This record gives sequence, structure tokens and C-alpha cells, in this order.
Amino acid sequence: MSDVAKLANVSTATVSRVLRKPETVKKATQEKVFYAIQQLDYQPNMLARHFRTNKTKSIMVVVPSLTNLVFAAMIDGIDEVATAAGYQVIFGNTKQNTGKAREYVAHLKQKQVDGIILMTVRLEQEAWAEIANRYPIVLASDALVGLKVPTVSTTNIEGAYEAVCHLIQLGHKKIAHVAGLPEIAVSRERAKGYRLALEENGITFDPALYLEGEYSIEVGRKSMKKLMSQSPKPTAVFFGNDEMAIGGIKAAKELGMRVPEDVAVIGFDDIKFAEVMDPPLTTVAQPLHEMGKKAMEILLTLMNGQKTDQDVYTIKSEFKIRDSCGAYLKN
Amino acid sequence: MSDVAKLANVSTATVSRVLRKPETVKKATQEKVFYAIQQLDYQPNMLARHFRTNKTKSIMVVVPSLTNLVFAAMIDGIDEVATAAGYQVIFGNTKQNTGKAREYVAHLKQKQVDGIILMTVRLEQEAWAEIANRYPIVLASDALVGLKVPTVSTTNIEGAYEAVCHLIQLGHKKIAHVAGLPEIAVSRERAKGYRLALEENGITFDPALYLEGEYSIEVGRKSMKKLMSQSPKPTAVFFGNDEMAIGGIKAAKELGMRVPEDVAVIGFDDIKFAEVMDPPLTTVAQPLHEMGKKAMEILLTLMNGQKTDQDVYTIKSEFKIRDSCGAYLKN
DNA sequence: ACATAAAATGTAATCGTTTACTTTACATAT
DNA sequence: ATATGTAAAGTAAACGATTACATTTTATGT
Repeated sequence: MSDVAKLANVSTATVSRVLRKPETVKKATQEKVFYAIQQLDYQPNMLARHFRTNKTKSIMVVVPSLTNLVFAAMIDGIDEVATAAGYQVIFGNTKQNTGKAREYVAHLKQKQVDGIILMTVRLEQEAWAEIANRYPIVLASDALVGLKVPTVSTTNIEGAYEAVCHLIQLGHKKIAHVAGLPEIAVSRERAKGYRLALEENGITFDPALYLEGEYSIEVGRKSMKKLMSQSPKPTAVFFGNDEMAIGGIKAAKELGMRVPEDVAVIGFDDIKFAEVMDPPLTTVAQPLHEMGKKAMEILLTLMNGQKTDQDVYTIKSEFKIRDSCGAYLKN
Repeated sequence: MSDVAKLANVSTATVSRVLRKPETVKKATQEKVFYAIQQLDYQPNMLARHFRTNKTKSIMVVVPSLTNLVFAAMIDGIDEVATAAGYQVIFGNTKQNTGKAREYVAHLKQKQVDGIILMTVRLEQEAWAEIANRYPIVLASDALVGLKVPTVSTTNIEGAYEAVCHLIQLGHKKIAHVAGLPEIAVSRERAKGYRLALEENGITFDPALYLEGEYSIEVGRKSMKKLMSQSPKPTAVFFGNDEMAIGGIKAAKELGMRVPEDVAVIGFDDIKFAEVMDPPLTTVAQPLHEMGKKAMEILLTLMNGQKTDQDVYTIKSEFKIRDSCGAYLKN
């Protein structure tokens, strides 16, 4: 920078100002400086800048898995807003490892990132609330119930409720639910919507028709097989997410059953492969991109030192009726 | 840090040494310092450290899209090695924007990251080679032919060759190929394998059976429809990647055709949904996780100031025969 | 032309580590 | 007890930008 200053015949302060607050520098001087910058191919040392300003202009996204389309889509939304605001996005991959997430908070304390967006929270909920009180943190997708941490989520309960009601309207009485792990709030909410729908329609909850497991193709597959090996068999299965549902459909086919004729299936998320399945998967679409964008927007205001006006921002899910639920079956 | 030094009755230099080169400090002193650190809940300011050492211990991964399972799996491998080596992973999303990638190189020059892994390169190949000459850069998946940039890739030509040969052995003569965009090296290589297989088996290349487009479900779908709207129709289609193949199968079904009876389909990548498709997709599996790990390992040696012993590291692909190619059809 | 205010630029301290160099403490040999 | 060598700890400069404050230049009004 001092080289630039020398060449342009100004002080380093002026060079800095040209770069950071051009409006305080005369046009003619700016040109001199820019010319010198170009001549020398000067690149500002960001490390020095970050050090001096005590900001990194980067945020961390903590995800449980990178190879999950749901998180990928959300990150895409985050990235869009972050980039526009001049922020970098850094990854924190917890790999289902509970402790790992808290480790990443050290980055925050060590000034490595200006804020964090968390995509899954397990256990130690109070600890998170406390951390969120001191640092800019936003929860996306998952939620900390009752705690004052800014959160972006979708209408999980309502979405699940709508899906199950739809199955009931189609005449199903024995509707199973394969839920995600109960330590994830999202799983609990969707299960709640499921039970609510049953209740309101006078169907008694049958524990035999309720399974739990990790959100994955494999668990979906095994769950379907388990459900079909017992009696009474369900005539419809509402899966906690699309990957599970896809595994479930696969299993049904392996068992020689037809979907939706022998068993109706509904998923949750609307990942890009849902529509292209055979049969096309009926699902509750999460506005993932929007959620990511919103989460980043909230984080920006937080990092800006402002308070948020709400704790929970809910973005509506959309029920997408396709073939796997049997709504389009001609009887 | 000076607070810690004061409390432990040592100099800041010693505190720093305890943290960075403990072997040069007496055990007793170390304990004093650690105690002080704990008492004060001291967190080293990473910005200062990075500034002073001129290293960030972070690398950037430049991807064309985040919502692509191929890149996600590769990043997963990168992340594994990076985390183990104490590096952070930062994202650069080009969103198919050619210029964007070069923009990210500025991060390198500005010391924001210590190295870069590029997942797609388009145009301006020489410019990249020059940059790679000055900074630690590794190419993953895509390649710069003939240029000395360390590259990790899979056996695209051989994999495609094997797949197409397999179709030929099954009796197919009119085999179409839906390739990725030609500005991507991977697309060109797979197309090359396709042509090689035809050639070696005495089948003349038919331009009408060769389409190009972006790697996506939608393009796969449209391409299949286009292929089936002309004559002669192909009896088999080798798609440049799985997403395309999945779109292609979808389209075939929409046209009332059966896969593989009416048209055999093969993809490339082996994303996690390939096996669960109906019919299960025959595909050439890329060792994505391995490729990511290897790329990061090479980058580590590069950032360590060492030279690489090879320019191109090729990891074998694996041909996975499932149902969509018709090999398991009982005639 | 001059006083005064405003705009533009310069000066130099500062951020929190690391580390080359220096000093001190300690062990060993004579 | 003293010299010598090594290990441990201290001193202080340095990294490269930003910015409060001081100074100079320019603009404005009379």
C-alpha cells in the first residue's frame, strides 16, 4: 500500500480512503491512486484489514451433512444473500456429531466469522440460547422451542397436517408415519402435525404405525418393510422427508406392492428428484431457497447490531399433490 | 493475551509459545499459562494470528452449483481431509457464471485463502495455468488438457467406453449420447469414450444421435423426447450424467416407452438416487469422495511449498450394471 | 483581498500476535 | 567455585491496513 501511496504521491491514509470511503477524496486524487493501484497490480491485504477492523466479512453455516439436497438448497439461498452483501460463506460440517457444532462456536469467539447459521441443533438447547445472546446466530430449519433465538422455519406442523388430512380424505384410515429422529425439532413438528390430523378426524393413534429413524433412503426402505411385515398393514405412509419416501416406494416395489394402489405415499421437502420419481412423489414443499435467504437476511441485521423484531420467521410450505398419494387414481 | 501473560507472570512471548510451540516451554510454565488461559477464558484472536503469519488456514472450493450431488460428495471428501489438517473450507459459487471463477482468484491474491480447488473450468485455460503457477490450485473433476495444473479426475473416457461397449454387446446398434456442455472437459471426455466405443465396434457415428446440453434433469428429459421424435430412433441412450439419465427415463415413460425394453439407458456418476430409480439406473460410478480427498491432499502438499510429482491423478471409475441398460432382461 | 468554514490530505497510533534476537537461569564439566 | 553450553524466558519490532486527530488546501462570503 505504501508503494501505491508513493507512486501516487499521497499518503497511505489517502489510498485507504480511496478504497474504503471514496466520497471523502477528490476525484483527481482518486484517479491518481487508481492509476497507481493498477500500475502496481496492488491487492489489499485482507488479513490486515480484517485484523484492523476486527471483522471478517464471513459467516459460517453449520450443517449436519453436505450431501443432503435440503441443506444444499438452503445454503444456495444463504449464499445468494451473503454474496450480495459481500460476505463469504464458510462450512461447518457436523457429520451428525453433536459436540462438533459447539466447537464451531469457537470460531465466532476467535473472530474467525462474524456470524453463524445453524441448520441443526441437538441437545444442550439452553447453551445455544446463551451463545445466541452474545453472538449473531440464526437457526434455519430447525428450531429451539421456547428459547429466544432467531429462527427461520417452515410450517412443519401445518404441512404435515395438510398431507395427512389429504390421505384421510382419500379414505385412508390406517396411516403410518415414519418420523425423523426425535432430537430434531423438525421431526417432532411433523409428527405433531400427523397426530393432530388423526385426532381431529377421530382416528386413534396407533404406536405400531409410528416409526422413527434418520432421514435417509435406507431408513425409509427398512421402515416400509417393517410396516408391511406387521398387521394391520397401513394403507398409506407419510414419511418425514422425501429421501425416506423414495426409499419407502422402492421397498414397496421390492415387496411387489403398487404405489399408490396398494399403499399411498407422501413425503416432505420436495427435493428435485421428487417430481421425477415413479410414481411422482406427493410431498410438502419446503421453500428452502427462501428460507436460506431469509436466514441470511436476519443474520445481516443481527451482525449489524440491530435486534430482530420476531424470534420465529415461518415461511409457508406448499402441499404438492402428485401421483404417489393416489389422488389422481381413477377408481 | 497480555492479560494472560500478566496473570501467569510471564511475557506474551511465552504465552504465544505455549500455544504454538509448547515443546520450547517448561512444563511448569505451561501449566501456569494454561491455568491463566482457563481463568480468563482467553480466546486467541485468529485475525491477528492470520495477519501476523500471513496464512489463513482456509481453502476455497469453487463450484458451479451447490445443489449438485456430484459436487456435494466431492466437497465432502475435501472437507474430511481439510478438517483433519486444520483447514477451513470456504465456498465459491460460480452459478454457471464464467467470470465469477476468476473473481475468486482475487481471494487468493488478497491472502483470504491459502489455496483453491476448482471444480469447473471454462475458457481462458491458459490464464488458469498461469495462476496455478503462482498459487496453490488443484483441479478436481474437470481438467485442463495439456496444461501443467495438478488435476484429480476419474477415468471418464474409459468409463464411457465401457458403458457404450456394454450396450453394444447387448446388441444395440443405434446408441445415442446426450453429452454435457462441450466447454466442460468432462463432457468432452465422456463423449470421446462414446465415439471410441462406436468406432472400435464398427458403428458409424451418427450426428443425429448426439446431443449436447447442461447436466440437468430437464435437459435429459427434453433430449430423450427429441431423440424419440426423430428416426431412426435410438434403441439405447448413454447420458452424460445421472441427472440427465433420470430425466431421460422420465421422458421415456411419458412417451409410453418402457426402460429398458424399448430403450436402454445408462448414466454417469452414480448419485445416491441412481440405485433407487425405477428401473435402477445402470451407471458409471465416480469415486467422488476419494477424488475430493485426493484433491485436498494434493492441495496440502502444494500449500506446503512442495511440488507434485504428477500433473494428473486419475481415480478409476466403476461400471455398475443395474436394470436400466437391460442386461438383466430375460428374453 | 481576507476571514472563515469546509473539504481534502497527512501524521502517526493502533489492532494482537509472532518471532528474531537478547538475556537470564540452570545444568554439567573441570 | 568457575567456566561453558544449553534451555527457557523476555524484549521489542514487525505485519499492513484503518482512523482519530492535526494540518493544509480549497471554497465561500463579504
